[in-house]
Amino acid sequence: MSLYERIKENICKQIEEALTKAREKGELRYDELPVFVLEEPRERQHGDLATNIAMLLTKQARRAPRDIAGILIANLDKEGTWITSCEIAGPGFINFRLDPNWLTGVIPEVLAQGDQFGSVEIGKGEKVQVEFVSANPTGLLHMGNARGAALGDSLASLLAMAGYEVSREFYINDAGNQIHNFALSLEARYLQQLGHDFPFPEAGYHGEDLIETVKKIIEQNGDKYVQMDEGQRREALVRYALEEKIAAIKETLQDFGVSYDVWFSEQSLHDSGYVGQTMQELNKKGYIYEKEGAQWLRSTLFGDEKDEVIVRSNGVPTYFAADIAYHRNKYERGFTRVINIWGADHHGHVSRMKGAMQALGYNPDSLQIILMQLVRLIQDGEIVRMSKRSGQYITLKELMDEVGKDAARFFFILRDPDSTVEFDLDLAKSQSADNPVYYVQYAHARLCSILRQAKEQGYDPEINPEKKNLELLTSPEERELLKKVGDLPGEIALAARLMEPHRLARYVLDLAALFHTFYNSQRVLVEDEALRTGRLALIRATRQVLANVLKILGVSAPERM
RNA sequence: GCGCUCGUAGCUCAGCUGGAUAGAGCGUCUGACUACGAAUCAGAAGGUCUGGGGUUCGAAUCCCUACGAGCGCACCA
Repeated sequence: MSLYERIKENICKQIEEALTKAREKGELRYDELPVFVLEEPRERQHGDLATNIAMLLTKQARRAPRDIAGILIANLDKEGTWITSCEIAGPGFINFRLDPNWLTGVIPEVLAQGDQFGSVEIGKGEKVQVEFVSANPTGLLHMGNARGAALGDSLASLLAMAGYEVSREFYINDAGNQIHNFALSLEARYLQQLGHDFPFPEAGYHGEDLIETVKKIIEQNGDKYVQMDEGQRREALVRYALEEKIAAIKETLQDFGVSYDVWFSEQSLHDSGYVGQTMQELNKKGYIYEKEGAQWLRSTLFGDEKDEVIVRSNGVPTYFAADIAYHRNKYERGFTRVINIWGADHHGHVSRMKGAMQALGYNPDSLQIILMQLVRLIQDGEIVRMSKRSGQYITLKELMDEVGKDAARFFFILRDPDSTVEFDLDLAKSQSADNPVYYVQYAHARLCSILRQAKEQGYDPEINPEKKNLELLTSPEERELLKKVGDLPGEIALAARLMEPHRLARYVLDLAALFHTFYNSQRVLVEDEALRTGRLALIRATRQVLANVLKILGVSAPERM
């Protein structure tokens, strides 16, 4: 627990004790202590911390909130809480003012913990898996995948920082119908490239990249597949193309700063018989029935709108069947919490997937699915429909070439997954200079620059500050910055609990803003040694926190730019 | 038709699970580089939080409803 949290917790405890004391003395009556908030008020004039407890007690106590607040204050033991004054304000808030030195502990804590500052233990080592992107290996990664990648990777890092044992996983859809279509498309392109008149399949993949792949195949193996029977030909072409596509996806994600712990093949679930075994398990439990020659899962028992086909009448299991097996496998590997990041177009699958897990005896709440709205691409003022089949999409690679990895990641991670983001490609490049990521990175570079300057001027920026140095950091700008710096563990805990990494992007923007404001109002490298030492420590701590958060967000923290 | 997710400044978006006077960035306007990086800072203008009801001390936030947007509702994935 961080210093800031410890201080707040201590005050909460004193508030509770004051209320108990008041009740024992008969000044106040209530049965149950409501869950109350102790937080920093938006307006600085309202003090350092404020609580709403008095207003929450009105019903039980049958008294006016301001009266309750008065009773509470009269019974409050301020010893050891840093509280210097309390006042009743507005409808019944209690505002606390703290001894200005309550923040002096923040900097030593940051400096001592270094890149671990911000880590909290709410995860308690629980094994969590985050599956994200899992794009079809039939093409290149696009903008939607970029959003999923930024979100999933940051979420994984965030959870790790919050004390979970996290594994990142990519599920490769290398089986099923789409692979069949992929094979047909490859076959057609292959034969067409070799001059044969061959029709392109209706449901085929029109992407240009497919032609490139086929050209490479011809380069290496010539026309030797023309003579083969079509089954073998398709098999050979698909095997080559999949390998190439998956390698490309891996490389692109690597460039985007994302590396996975596990790449999991859907086909392997079929090959090992695990899909069939899982179907049997469901059958044994009585959740499967036959109708019109197909096997159906009674997903309506678990709140789904309709039952789902799980094995087609032709005997081929559906994608859903494989997905159930896959998720069952996740639990069998020991994950007690399984997080999936899906595009909003898959929201219909959420309840049935949870239902299937419930049918298998797992707690459906341990499967948590984060839906993200799709990315809308704007070009020439028009919305561009993105579709892999039609081959019309902007790839992640192109995106990185246009705006760079850091700007792209920050762009996505800044937004709540629920918001549909618009991405104007025409403005992408010109916007990139305005991208808020540079605001944060610039702050980091500036901080580094100050530390460099200090060294050049013969000062030791690594020197550990003493209490007397830190007590000199009293300006409003210094204090606001300090408070923000000390907030990180709380921010991490909250963001992890809500699974909302975008909070950290907001946090780091706020932090950078407070630093820039401080920078423009006060000088760090001053003559006064005591003050200089204190400020240099503040600079070091701020830089550390900035770097720690950027690391979670997968954005680099440059020393110069 | 049914379901899911949304609707906040001219634009792009936040808003700490119900708190005090709704906030940033971009754009517009006014100022600040002979001191540690001006990719910065200080200030101004800009709002019926889509409309309408309800819940209560208190609603952008919770409930109902209307309108609008996106996405789902295959023996595709």
